[in-house]
Amino acid sequence: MKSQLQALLEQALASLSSTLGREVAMPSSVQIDAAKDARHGDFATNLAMVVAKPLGQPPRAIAEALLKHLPASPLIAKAEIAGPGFINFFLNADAFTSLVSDIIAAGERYGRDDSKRRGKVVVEFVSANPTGPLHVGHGRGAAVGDCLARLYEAAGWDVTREFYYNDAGAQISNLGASVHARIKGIAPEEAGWPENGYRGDYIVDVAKAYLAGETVIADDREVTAKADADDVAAITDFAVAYLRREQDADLKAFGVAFDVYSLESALYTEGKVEQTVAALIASGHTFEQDDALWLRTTGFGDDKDRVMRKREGGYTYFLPDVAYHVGKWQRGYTRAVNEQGSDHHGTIARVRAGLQALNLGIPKNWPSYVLHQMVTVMRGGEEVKISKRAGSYVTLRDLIDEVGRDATRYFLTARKSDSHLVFDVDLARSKSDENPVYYIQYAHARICSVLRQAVERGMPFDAAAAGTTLHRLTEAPEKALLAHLAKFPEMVSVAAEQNAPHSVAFFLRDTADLLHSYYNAIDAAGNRIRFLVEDDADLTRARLALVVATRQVIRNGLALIGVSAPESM
RNA sequence: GCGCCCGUAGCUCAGUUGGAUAGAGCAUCGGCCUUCUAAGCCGAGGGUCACAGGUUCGACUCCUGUCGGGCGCGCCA
Repeated sequence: MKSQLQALLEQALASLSSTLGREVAMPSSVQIDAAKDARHGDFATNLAMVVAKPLGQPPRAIAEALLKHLPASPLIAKAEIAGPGFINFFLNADAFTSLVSDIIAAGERYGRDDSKRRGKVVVEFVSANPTGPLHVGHGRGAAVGDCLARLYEAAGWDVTREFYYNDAGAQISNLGASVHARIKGIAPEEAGWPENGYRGDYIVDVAKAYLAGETVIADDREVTAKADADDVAAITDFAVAYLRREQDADLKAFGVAFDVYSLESALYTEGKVEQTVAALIASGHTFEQDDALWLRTTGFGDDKDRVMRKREGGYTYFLPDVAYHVGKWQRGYTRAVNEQGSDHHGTIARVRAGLQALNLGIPKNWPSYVLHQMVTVMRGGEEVKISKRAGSYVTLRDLIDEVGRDATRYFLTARKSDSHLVFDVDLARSKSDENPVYYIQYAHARICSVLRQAVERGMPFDAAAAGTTLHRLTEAPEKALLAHLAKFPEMVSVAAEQNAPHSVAFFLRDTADLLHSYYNAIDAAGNRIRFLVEDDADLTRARLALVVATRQVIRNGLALIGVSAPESM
């Protein structure tokens, strides 16, 4: 509908501007929006105000002239000028009612563009090092990143979900040392416990499994324990696989899966780090100082220059980061999204600077970043800080076990990612109207219930027969619902474009709201609206078609955030 | 000290690249179940959009400054 209006307005503007003798193209800042207020019709545009200046006339005069040049269309019932120069469009009813058939016919494809014509995008998220169970912050990253991936898929992108981690650095040595200590029977606080060792109970589990000679199979590796209590390298190798497997299990329980696992160590073994160093030196942007090799990142927007090769000869993590992103670029991702905790925001400028220094034609703002703020878990009005298993933090598994996957995913995606999130466990667990997850799922279940009733009463829904009855949808709550369902495709594309998964949660909330209101509504004559009207088969068909379309939109929306759509509650 | 993010109703939060009278939910108060799930609906109260300037037809939105909170500022990742 919006695109049709836009085409009509473009014709009107072209016609008007040629009449006035001034060529004015359709500015990109023009808005054609669903009106917030019913008195403003169905759609409103600010076109006249935007082109008033270049056309040299007052907005309202331009608006009048535009309406005179507007081609006739079956879509538009009426157009009015209002306020400072808005043009309000009132659409013909069948413009909306035909949407019901469209949604039912499209099914799970409604709102989706599966063409992959937008190009290739890689969404990197979670990227936790295998040193312990995933915490709630990783959970937020998993929920937001996976939802972003689903949104990009729905918006017409070819999506790769990627997980990048380090299996060879100082943190991993520390992991190996911690498991080794536990194997030797040393507990934290005791003599011989490694400095900054990992103290959680899970280290004990790793130690036991290692001594038992277990074989662990993670998504991206398989290791059989050597059970040699003194082989620290074998212990470390096993511990990494064990914790990767544990993370995989948590992610699987959360409904998140990855296409690609990338290893920092592979960048070294495949020579990518050395190649990147050589290319940076060749670029002329490096210099030596204090026995170290530096990159002049300040030439590309960073606030200080960065060391690439340390005095002792090793590379800083910054270098594999750059090499890794060069690899992403070379794999053909015109768009790359990195979902990370906001505590890593300091790395953005230097990674981009490194990529710019290489002069590979990579855009300045590539890759793009979605940073999430911290999560505070509350229970009984108090902050929860530890879990038994991990010791020092609340795990994703704790949340899933306590409140379920659906509520966890919903609550972790329902906030704008750059604002601090308070996760209220009591609210997420409550099966009442306080809980938005249940509110939305209930709307879906309610529709299913109505359809079951329809079968019981001998008037089962028939999509084919419903098409010609849709003109019967004339009540106010029906129009409101229709107008809302029409916005779903645009919501999907905008949410993807703006990296804003929380929009989906809010859209679903509104959808459920309208459905529940419809369910309880009173018609223009003052009677309670029923979906199943015993003596009016056509009206019943029309209303069932509308709720079936609504159910489809709720399903499609819930699928975007990875939350189930139950048939009954 | 410098950089990034945040500050909107008692609480938790939206606000679509500057648009019409700033919106939801929860909480509070008042109504609605003999009939499709009351896990629901309807209504009411509740705001100097942190503060002060600026830009313009128009600012919660953009710019500058101030205050408050979070994070970062390592030859750690």
